[in-house]
Amino acid sequence: MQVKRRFRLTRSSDFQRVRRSGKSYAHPLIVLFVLASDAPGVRVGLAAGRTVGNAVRRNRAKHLLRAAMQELLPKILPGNDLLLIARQPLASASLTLTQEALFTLLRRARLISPTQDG
RNA sequence: CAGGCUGGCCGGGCGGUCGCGGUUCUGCAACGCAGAACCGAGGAAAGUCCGCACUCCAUAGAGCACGGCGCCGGGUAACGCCCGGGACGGGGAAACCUGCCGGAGCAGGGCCACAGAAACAGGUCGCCGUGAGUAGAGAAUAGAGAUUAGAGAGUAGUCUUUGACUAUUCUCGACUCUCGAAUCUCUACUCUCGGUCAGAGUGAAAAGGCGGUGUAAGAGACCACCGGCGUCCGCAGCAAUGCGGGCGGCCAGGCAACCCCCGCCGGGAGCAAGGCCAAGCAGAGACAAAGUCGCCUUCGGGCGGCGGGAGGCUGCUCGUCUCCCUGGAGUCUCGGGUAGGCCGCUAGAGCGGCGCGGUAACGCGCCGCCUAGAGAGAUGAUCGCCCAGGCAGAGCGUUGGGAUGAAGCUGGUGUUGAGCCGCAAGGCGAAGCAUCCUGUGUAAACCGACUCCCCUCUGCUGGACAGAAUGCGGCUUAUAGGCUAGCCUGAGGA
RNA sequence: GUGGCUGUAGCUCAAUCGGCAGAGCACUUGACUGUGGAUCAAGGUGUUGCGGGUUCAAGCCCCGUCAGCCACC
Repeated sequence: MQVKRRFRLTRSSDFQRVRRSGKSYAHPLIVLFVLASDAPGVRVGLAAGRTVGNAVRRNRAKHLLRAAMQELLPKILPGNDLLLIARQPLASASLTLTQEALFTLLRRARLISPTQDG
């Protein structure tokens, strides 16, 4: 895991809450849900459905998302719950492509400042 | 060297950087963080098709039902798995691969479309026999008729006049001919009763084949040979079975991956099993019965036997267990609450060596090793170098030609054909190519072919299928590429 | 982890006890019409998901496999 456990969403109810009440932002590779929370930090949940592929492809999609979040996590505004859903082409994408996609999504969600781009 | 078959094995490596899960240790104002060390997916982890372990249900019991399996022997904890062997098929030139195998000879039911007389033994045609009828033919007879030889009688005539002859009439009439009943024989047809399956162009399949004897016609009815079946004996083998011999009777179609019968195996559920802790909620409805006896008693009651009732043991019966028999308890149904933590949870039918036994699967002994345990679910990302391999090319090399004259050059021939002409068919035709031919030419002569294999080098490329979730043994499926052992076929060389 | 269903023509579905794989829509051609539609006539629909086996014969029976779907704890 590129993201420590304390920064993760683990409860099924949390997933449903973010998925149901949060705002969504879509990209061909990723779908992002955001919901403000009372927690001090940023919590991230990852999901890869059966449409992504077999177990290896699903794991790869999650690995890519975690690795991409690794650099961007400190720059995200705290007090938000994030849910990242992998789409089918993500399993065959590269890390740089995933990072670009995730960055544009976070910028559109105004969770990150464009000037903070490193 | 090429193609193929079978078995076994591997299925990238090293380093840097950023990260993840676990264990241990250390530190900390210390129950959660930080740091360090170590460990951290597979041959299929997959599909979930079998078999076990383990846990709960009763300590896992009996019978039926239901399901599975089915040549023989062995292996194993067990198996539908594996090894070895056998019978009968299928594929291949071979190495070899592959299917199937209890019972349809007496336990029984069912099915076998179409075609065919018939799909299993009955009926049909046909063949044959008995009897009856009809028709025809034949034989012989009774009988009838005709006629002749002949016999008798009458009449007339003549004469040779007790008679003869001629004519004629009547009666009888052998033989012959014709007709011919009953009877017998034969033939044909019809019917009755019976024998029979040799034959009946079908069909996937029709009561063993062939030859003979035999018979009214036929038939394993009988005989010889062959085939198959059963059984006995001998030999080989643990056995399935094989080989050889004797005997028996030819009653025996196929399908049990149709029901079924026989034998063997299987109790049910599954780690979300199951145990503990914490938290939380709301109850409602339905329901059976029968007591009695004994012992003890602190006189409230308790224990036990018999009897009754409810329920569990995943379909039924037995058996067994729990509870109850008037308590506000039990059982059942519906509803409500909780999806948190710990254990189970990884030392095992374990892995690696060596030795021994066994054809093998496998077993035994000794030594060594510790090897993932997550829980929205950890082993990844990226960079560099290397490596197996693939593709392309070159060198060396291999091979062929060469004082019977290489290369080069000139010409020929062949080939190819830019382009041009023509409506088209077609024609002309530059440059090029050629291990060809002619001439020229000459020696440290040189030239051509091939990169399949081996050696060296360069460039490009390059790693599949796929992720543990209680564990294990199998099966099946996916899988780039490679290593290795043995074998088969073909070609070449020595 | 467990249990079950489905796969047949381009699409939606049939096929009795194993015996010549069929219906509707769609498609093609022709007729009718000035043209099209409608109508009428004719026509082809096919590896029964795949691979084996049993049987004289398999969509159906048996085994294996692949894909899709559903349900339960």
